[in-house]
Amino acid sequence: MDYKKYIAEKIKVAGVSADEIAEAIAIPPNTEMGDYALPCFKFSKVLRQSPVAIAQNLAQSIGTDDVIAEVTALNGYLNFKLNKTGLAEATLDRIESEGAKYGSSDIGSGKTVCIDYSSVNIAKPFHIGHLSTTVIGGALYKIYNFLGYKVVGINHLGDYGTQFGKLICAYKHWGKRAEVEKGGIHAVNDLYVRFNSEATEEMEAEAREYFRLIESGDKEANEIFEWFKSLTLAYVNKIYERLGVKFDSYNGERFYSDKMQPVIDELKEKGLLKVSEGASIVDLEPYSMPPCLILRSDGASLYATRDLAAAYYRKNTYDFYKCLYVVAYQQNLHFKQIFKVLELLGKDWAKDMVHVAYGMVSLEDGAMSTRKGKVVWLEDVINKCVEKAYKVIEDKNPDLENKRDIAEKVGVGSVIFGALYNNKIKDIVFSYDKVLSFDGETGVYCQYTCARANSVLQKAKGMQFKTRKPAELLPQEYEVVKCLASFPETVKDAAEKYEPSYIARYAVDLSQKFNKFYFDCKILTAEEESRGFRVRLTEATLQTLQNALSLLGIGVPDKM
RNA sequence: GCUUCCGUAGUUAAAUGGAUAUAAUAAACCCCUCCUAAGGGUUAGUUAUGGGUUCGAUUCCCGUCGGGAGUACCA
Repeated sequence: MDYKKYIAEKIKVAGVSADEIAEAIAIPPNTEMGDYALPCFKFSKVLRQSPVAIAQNLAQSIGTDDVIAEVTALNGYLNFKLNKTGLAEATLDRIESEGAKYGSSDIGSGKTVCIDYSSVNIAKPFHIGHLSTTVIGGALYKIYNFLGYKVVGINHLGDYGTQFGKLICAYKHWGKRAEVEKGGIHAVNDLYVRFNSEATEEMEAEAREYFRLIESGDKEANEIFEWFKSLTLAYVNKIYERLGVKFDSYNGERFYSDKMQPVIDELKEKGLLKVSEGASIVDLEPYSMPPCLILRSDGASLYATRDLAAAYYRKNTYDFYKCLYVVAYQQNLHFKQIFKVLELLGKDWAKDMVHVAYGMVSLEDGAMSTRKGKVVWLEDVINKCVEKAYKVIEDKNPDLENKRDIAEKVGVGSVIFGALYNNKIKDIVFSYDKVLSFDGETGVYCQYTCARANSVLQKAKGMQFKTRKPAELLPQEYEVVKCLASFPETVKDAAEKYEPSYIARYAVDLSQKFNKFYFDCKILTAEEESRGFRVRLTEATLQTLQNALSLLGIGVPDKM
């Protein structure tokens, strides 16, 4: 039920529509004031009355009913209190009947959303800089899916460019098949790092030739390349599995290397392509942007060219409602240019392209650099977190079964949660102290709350309750109820703003409210009248928390 | 230079233009005969700065200062 709309329908202000009123309805800073509030300042000009008087008049004219228990005027605000037990019953009923689907919706049915995320570079291991795109994209995938959209997850592989010529060159000079097979992706990366520090002029030339050979379909060069590619995918797929993310397409840059001509032709046809300093560009001066480079002076394509081809392909193949690019804000200009070029080409779907930008990750002593070998590998971070979780379990709960599985859930969950808790645009300075912290606003805190709720429910099994209906609600109980009721709205907001952090914040918020309730109100040892309801409230909290965390790719252990 | 993002307790962060700016963390102290102490409680602000719009600005606009990113043949 949409309470804002319900309230708006009851309020009559001359010359203001119910929709506008619903839009203006806000949530007061604390529950004692009310559950919803209408600020009346806006109406004072139209009605020629003071906001205080308007609120007072409206308060008297609006009657209470089953839903609205009380209407009061305060300082120019019209405050509404809902019928608490009514809200509690409706919310719990809904969670009980919808279960794992609570919070989902069908608003997206019939619409497809493409999400371009993670986008690994072939032959490079995953470092913590890749964590954000992977988990933000993975969460958006689940969130849109939950809202009924068909989602296409695209791993736009970085599998094109002269660095692959360099890699093959380095392998031919220094590499040994057995060593690479043993050392896997890290051995390949070592070759790349070595090339960047030791390559001679001749080797650079050789590398360019190898890249050309890959392009022209040379058998040996392609075999080595495909081998490196399969090593990379095998490596990252293990990480993807642990993080709970998946993809429907691995079409990367190479896939588009033969699909660019139509875009180039169309740019020419529409008179958008200009030759400048020997290169073919689209002039974006009128939009105060540097030109978008389409072809180099030697005729070769560029990043932008392939991205335009990819956009065409995705529109034709998936007919998307939206196409998201989960890529760091460093590429703001690139995407602004691409989207503008599509607009200039007359594609009305250019407006459906969204760059979901996020902040950079750096180390305490500065930026990371793969070429210099100054990196923190994601796999190491995950492993250390899982190890720490295991030690904590050994310490606190040594008799637990499946300690390894639980440590995996806790450790991995902690890494994901840490990456998703803040607004995505914020820069992050990586520190092990922070990721390994399991106190406060963390994924562990939410998981612990679930385990606690679960423990209560285990003990409640088989108990008989006089009633499961809510009676007069205590403030702590009501806070939990309100929070539970707001989950579906939170999921929609997260999708609309492309902000998984809204879900993470929600999970902490609900956990805090539940813990307060848990601490202040006894559940199993309460009086008979409230025991049944409190158990239901605990069930509903556990269910909702699980739903929220699973949207982030975080598993919930029964015990920990 | 130009474009763009950011600046909130010691630290890290929250807040569709609304009421008394919300948390966590660090430090100190209190709470396990009662559902897991990975928990709960007590102790912190001139929202960088100067203007503007507004009944009302952390939020929107302009300037200043400080920081990040990008800025033609890499991706």
